[in-house]
Amino acid sequence: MWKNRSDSGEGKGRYRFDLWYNTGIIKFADSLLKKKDMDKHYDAKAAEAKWYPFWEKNGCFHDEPGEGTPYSVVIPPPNVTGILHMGHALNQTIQDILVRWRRMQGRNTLWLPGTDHAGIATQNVVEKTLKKEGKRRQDLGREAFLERVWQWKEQYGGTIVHQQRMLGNSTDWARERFTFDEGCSKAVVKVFKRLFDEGLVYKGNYIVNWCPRCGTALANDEVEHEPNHGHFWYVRYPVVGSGKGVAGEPYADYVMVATTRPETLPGDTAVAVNPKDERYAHLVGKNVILPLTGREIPVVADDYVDREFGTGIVKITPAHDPNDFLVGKRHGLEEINIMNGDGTMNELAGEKYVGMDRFKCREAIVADLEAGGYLDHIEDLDNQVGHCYRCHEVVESRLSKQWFVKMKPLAEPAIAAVKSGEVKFVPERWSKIYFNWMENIQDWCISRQLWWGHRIPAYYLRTADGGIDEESVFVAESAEEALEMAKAKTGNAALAAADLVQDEDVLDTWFSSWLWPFSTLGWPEKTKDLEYYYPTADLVTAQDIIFFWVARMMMAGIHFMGRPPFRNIVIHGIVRAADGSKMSKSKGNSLDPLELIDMYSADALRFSIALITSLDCDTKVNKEKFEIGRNFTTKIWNAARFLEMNTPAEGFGEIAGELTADEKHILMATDKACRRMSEILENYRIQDGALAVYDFFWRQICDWYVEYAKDAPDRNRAFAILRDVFYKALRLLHPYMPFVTEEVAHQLGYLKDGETIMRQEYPAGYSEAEKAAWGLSDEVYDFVERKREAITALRALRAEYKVPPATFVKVTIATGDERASGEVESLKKAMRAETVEFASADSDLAMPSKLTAFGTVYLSLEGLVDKAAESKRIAGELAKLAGFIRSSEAKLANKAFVDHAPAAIVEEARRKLEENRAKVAQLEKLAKLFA
RNA sequence: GGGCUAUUAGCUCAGUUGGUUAGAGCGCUUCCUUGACAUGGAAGAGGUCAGUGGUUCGAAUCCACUAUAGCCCACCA
Repeated sequence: MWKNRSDSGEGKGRYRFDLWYNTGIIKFADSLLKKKDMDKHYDAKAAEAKWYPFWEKNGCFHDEPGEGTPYSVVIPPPNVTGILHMGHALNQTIQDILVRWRRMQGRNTLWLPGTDHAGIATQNVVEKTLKKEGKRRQDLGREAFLERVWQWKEQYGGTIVHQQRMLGNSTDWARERFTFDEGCSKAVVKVFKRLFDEGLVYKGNYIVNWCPRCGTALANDEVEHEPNHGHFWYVRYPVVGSGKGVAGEPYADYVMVATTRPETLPGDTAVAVNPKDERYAHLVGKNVILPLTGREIPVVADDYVDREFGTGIVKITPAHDPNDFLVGKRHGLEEINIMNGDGTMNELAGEKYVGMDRFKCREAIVADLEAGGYLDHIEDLDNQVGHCYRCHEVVESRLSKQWFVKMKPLAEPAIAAVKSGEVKFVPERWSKIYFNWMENIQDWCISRQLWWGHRIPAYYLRTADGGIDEESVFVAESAEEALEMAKAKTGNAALAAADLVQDEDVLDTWFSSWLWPFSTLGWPEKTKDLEYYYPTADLVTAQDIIFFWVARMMMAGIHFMGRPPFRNIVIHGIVRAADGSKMSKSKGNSLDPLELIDMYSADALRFSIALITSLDCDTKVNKEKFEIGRNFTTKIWNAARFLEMNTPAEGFGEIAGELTADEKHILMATDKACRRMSEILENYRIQDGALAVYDFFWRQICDWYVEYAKDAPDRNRAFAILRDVFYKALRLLHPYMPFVTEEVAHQLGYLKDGETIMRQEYPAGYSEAEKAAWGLSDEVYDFVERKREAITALRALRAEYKVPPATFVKVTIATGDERASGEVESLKKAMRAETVEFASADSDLAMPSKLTAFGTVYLSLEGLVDKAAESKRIAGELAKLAGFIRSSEAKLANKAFVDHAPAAIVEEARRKLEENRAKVAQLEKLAKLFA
């Protein structure tokens, strides 16, 4: 990094300095002055490597159940297969800021980490590695395969957990959980049994989304719809009794069916028209001939059919389309399943097509329809096709037996909890989306035809022929319990374990995640953790899992614990690439948080992401944005070095004596910053907090007070104050930038070895007693702010008149503020003035001037001015002011404004008007001078 | 089709119940390096707050419509 400077041709001065430095002369002098040099450059990697293990080993992230209101948060568990991405970085930075802040406030705090076993995702990963060995999971068998997955988990599953530490997360690793660990599994089984006993879990023949590649059912949310350029095949179905129907002939009487999925034709068991459709009313009740099969199927009338779309006639395939399935149910139609689980056609599809892949079969059937004269024409059609969210295979609708949870009874109290305000969404608007989904909730298909996951605790009796008796199902917490139940039910005491077969399927991953806020705390055991830390305070997550996860946790929490699992649901945006698209590895537009940490430091990543992220919308990021945090870290380090260099061995002692205005000002600024930060964080305004603390540290402390302190009348006191203020600032910053603040706090000796800033009090501002003792007030704060304005005005004058910084100038200030006279020395310094004199507020000195709230600042130039340019500038400024004065006068002349607006606003307007009138008067005089 | 959000400086975004002459960071222009920091400092240019209408003494802010962009849900046989 530092090498780059010489590349850019900059830094000549530094070279000179370094040469000097290296002669040893300075080094010698320095060694006399300094006792403990801070390194010139902040070594973020060293600090991270030092402090994270220190915190973790010393239990800094860990509290035991105790007194008072705890602050508990559970992390949204990332997939165990996952690697850290920017979404995690954002999500966890927000949580860590909140958690560190609350902890410093003295709250008993728990941030519980863990990972999700991620059924399909993990199984796919392991199956891929098997594939490289030329094996399938079936070759290993269930037991051996699961053994492989566990091995994989032990070996690679810790990746993300390690990566989270790089971010600086203050998660309580002693309480780390896994959705498939013993405790969570116990909770899953208990919940399944209880819901079954309550009649809320049932097994049903349903049309489900089926991924032929993964070989499992998918929940509705696991299907991603994507635009597809497809076709619409227009097919003639001859009407029975029309005397036609011989292949190769055009049919006089037929119905024209338009379909996007001709391969499902052998599964058709009806065609449907809209009951209000007069064009086809005469057909209802008649039969048509299903092409290629010769089978006769009825024409039914159903509201589902859209008269406007296609031909207004739909082929009904109950086993292969969710809508057709419902139509079939309404009309008592036969369900013909023509496909195997792997997407190939079965014997019901017809002899010719057996074993064909579904898309091959589509081609074959289209060809046969054409050959048979059934195909009328083909149109292009853009539609949406569902894809598996995991492997991206086109999803098939398939009829099968699956387990479901009845959601309506669970959803109602979860809706009520948000309606009543017991649980709040932040920002509030997300509650609308939550209601919208919850009020239209569908039953949840929870069975998955996988091996990696919680196996469904349902047991069936084995039949004599070795099959299973689906009717005799026993849901139990263990095989032993199921056996007892079976014995009791059948009256057959001779039943043995071998007579029972456990359901082959496993549960949806979310069936364990929805218990996360309490299963991780020990439920169903009545643990101290559960009693103390449940319900959690805040849940922080992105919008994309409100339905998958948040809504379901609400339902489970209320149902099983009797209380919602959290009080606030904080929803943040999604991190997007610079062009606004979603980050994805395949597009190559993603940023790797670990790379950013390596390049800029964890603190830089955290601070930058907090600064650029608003809860309200998505965030576009690019690498450059992280320079903000990196630069800020450097600034903090350098300011700390400055303070350290100026700290004598014996310290500064108490802040005593009459404080100067600038000293009061920084103390007030600190007080304001402390109060503001707490208010901001109470309202989850992470971004505002970052801005506020950045502004306080950089603008107030570094740009202003440090410059003052360099030449303060009482240096010792000025630095004593700086030292106090600096430590408060470090603590305000700590939740955002944990590493640099810890390192600096130790370097500056605020903390002894073995202590941590993590556990120091979050500054709340100065007490009234302190403020009174030091003479702090808003007035003195404002006074210095105005003084700064005056200095800025003078600097602007210097720039305008091209007075080099090295030139000492004569300044006169026309001001009515009596306190100004006490500031001569600091004004001289800041203005680089030879003399600073005061004149009465209304005096007219006719020199280049700027009017500020402090007074009019005059710069004596002794004739070195480009008159023409200045004259032009003044004319422009006068025009601008005239406009403002006109509108101001109109405003104040308006009785309605004076009557209705708050007094302070009116007063402010008057003041501004007067001020600008004075400015105009000054400018007019100046204009004459330059004319 | 149903719902939600956004549109403010060249770029990325703040702007908390309507109330100073609309702000920040980056970028740009000019100037400044011998002592905390050039990953810095000082000064500056740059905006009809998407458009139209309405409510109000007063609108970036509230309402309606329009345009554009994006997201979610459902459906597309």
